[in-house]
Amino acid sequence: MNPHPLDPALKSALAAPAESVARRLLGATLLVDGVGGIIVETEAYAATDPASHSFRGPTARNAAMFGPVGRAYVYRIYGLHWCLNVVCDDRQAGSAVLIRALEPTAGIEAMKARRGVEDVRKLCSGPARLCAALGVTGDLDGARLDRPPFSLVLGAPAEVVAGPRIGITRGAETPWRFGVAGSRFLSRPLRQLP
DNA sequence: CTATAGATAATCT
DNA sequence: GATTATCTATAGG
Repeated sequence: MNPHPLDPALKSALAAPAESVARRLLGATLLVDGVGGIIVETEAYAATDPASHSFRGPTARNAAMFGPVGRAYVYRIYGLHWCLNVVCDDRQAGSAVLIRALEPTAGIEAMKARRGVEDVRKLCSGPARLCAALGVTGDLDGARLDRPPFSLVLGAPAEVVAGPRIGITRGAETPWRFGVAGSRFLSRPLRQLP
């Protein structure tokens, strides 16, 4: 047996398809060394999805996506920013959820200092911004999200809104971006679907 | 509010 | 050699 299994509630929440995990992570609290906030925006990526890094199979970069549920997949984008994903769905290897925005609640002064920004709305409103604010780097690729320095606690999701993902070319129509309705901390507005 | 340029480097073809 | 799950600053309506 694994000497340090995931909490059963967290395990069952994450051992599901990326789309449903992306919804369930909204409202959860994510901290790194006590600094962070409430997840308000996510995107789902699955191995069957042309937009996913895992679409063409395992590589050195995306190895964490094919590892155990509940780990971090951290990668560098455009040569200068970091992005953080939650690995999920142990029935379909290569699934993960990109954390796109947080509502800052803890360590706000530390985040302002790291980001060089005063506006709380802009501290964590974007995947690379949130990594900069929390101090997430490639060193944390593959790390467990339920143990230090990370902390991940599920929360009650408010009303959820879906829309197309941002910044991708393939699979652009798939509405796998999710946000907390009415949140002022989204990276971009997300309209309610009729 | 939208549009665009530039930064900058690993990854993959 | 092309691409990239971004951000910031700047210019224009």
